[in-house]
Amino acid sequence: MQLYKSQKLKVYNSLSGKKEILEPITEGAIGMYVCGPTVYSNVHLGNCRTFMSFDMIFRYLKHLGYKIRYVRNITDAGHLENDADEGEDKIAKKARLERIEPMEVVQRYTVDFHNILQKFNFLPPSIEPTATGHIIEQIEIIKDIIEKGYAYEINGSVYFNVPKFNETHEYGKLSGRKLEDMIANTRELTAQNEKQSPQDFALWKKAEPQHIMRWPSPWGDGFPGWHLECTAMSTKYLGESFDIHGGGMDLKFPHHECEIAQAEATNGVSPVKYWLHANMLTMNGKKMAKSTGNNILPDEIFSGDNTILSKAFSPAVVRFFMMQAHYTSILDLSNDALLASEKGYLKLMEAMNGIEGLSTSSSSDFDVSTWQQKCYDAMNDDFNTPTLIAHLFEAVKHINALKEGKETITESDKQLLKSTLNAFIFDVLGIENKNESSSGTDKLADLVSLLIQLRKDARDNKDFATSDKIRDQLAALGIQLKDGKDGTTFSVN
RNA sequence: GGCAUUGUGGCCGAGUGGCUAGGCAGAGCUCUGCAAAAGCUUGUACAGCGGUUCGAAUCCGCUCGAUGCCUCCA
Repeated sequence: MQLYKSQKLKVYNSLSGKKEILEPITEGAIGMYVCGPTVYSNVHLGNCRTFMSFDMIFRYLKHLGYKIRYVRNITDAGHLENDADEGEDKIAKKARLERIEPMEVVQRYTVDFHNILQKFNFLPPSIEPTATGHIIEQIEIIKDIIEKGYAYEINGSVYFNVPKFNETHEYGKLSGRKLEDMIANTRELTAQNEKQSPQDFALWKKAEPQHIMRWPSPWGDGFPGWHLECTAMSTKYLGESFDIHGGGMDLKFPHHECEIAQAEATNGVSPVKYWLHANMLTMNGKKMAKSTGNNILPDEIFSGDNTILSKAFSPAVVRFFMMQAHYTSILDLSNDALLASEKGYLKLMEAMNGIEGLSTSSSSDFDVSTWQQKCYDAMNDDFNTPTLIAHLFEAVKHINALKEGKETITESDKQLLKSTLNAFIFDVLGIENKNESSSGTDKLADLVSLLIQLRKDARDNKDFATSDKIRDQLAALGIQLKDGKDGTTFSVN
């Protein structure tokens, strides 16, 4: 199904500062690159939000029928602690501190990253390349940039010449900065710097003898600069010009700015048509930072093993919570907010579980196809998941009214309602229904049905002591009985 | 200090020149043996101060606050 032909999708392009209709370079196909994690410690929750936003975007583009290649890299080298000459590679530093091989650090935290993403029900990207797997490509690009006069070698390191580039190109166009202002506001660097200009950035860093991560190059042993890997990998897998580049807001400058500079210096063309930036996650109104303790790991939320939240929350609930905010807005995580999302999530899932059992009629009180288009309109407006979710709750109201027999629906509308909800909740938002299809659920259902029957017998005999005991003890186990017009149902919390 | 984003009812969070966001919490009602669940009803929110306009939460200016970047950071 090529839904994209009938659904006009608009995206907010950070480069233009406007919402633009998404028109892929090649019709029906999209190339998307997202800056992945530096695997030097456990992936943190804010990181997850960014990747989740792009997972949702990936899912929606797929849903619209685009043929999409989604590349999300793993940074396993080149990410420096700081920009001074003695700046140390993050991976190498961690390896040194823990006295293990750099690749052990990479392996450990790559596994952690994948593990967490899987819990959050992420779709794997089409390609997940690593920086260390593309050293040759990076060296080739550096050679090319030097040849074109936009980089210089000094003491075995190579730097990008920003002022030179700025003479013929516009450095800072993505982040709204001007080179002159940046020069005027440059802080004093403490160490002597071999860079010609403070704005210049490293393409290749010389490895001192004690450095453990090193590769041979025309400039001697060293390692690549961080900004370069994304240019190398995006160019290799998506071409010199591709459709969407995503990442966190904080990467806009300097990382993405440098990517543009590198690509334009080599290829002469702007590498990306649409720049998409996901906003930050705060906790209790403050930025999440390990240094202040205002930080929580995904697994600590899932297990409840933390001092910040009153209970454990499932990955599905956290995902639902994040989807209730627009990806370009700052989102604040708090105990109250998660509790509210959990209730909303359960309400939504309860409605989903009830659709199949709805009886149908010859007419519908609910205009399902109009509602369906409203859902698409929300998503087409720069992936407005909060508005989409508001529409989903509108459907929940109708489902509940249908359950009570207060409204009617035709069989075809019911099927449309069901398929649309399935598509948006499970396929697009990627929210899992944890009450469904886990092994043992059927037996549990049979068992609870038995207890419901016993309770009904007791109630019919006005033996309320027994009936209440069954109900209350089940409630204590997290199984809630719900008396409706057509008998009793239950839900598991 | 500079650049950028942002400030919505008790909480979270959409929207954007006139028309109900939504979820959670609260109150009342219906249903019920009692509950729960569900349904219905209910909130005159848009940081402050000015300005533009027939009309602004929505546009403009200023003030105050928050967040991000400016050094690695999703």
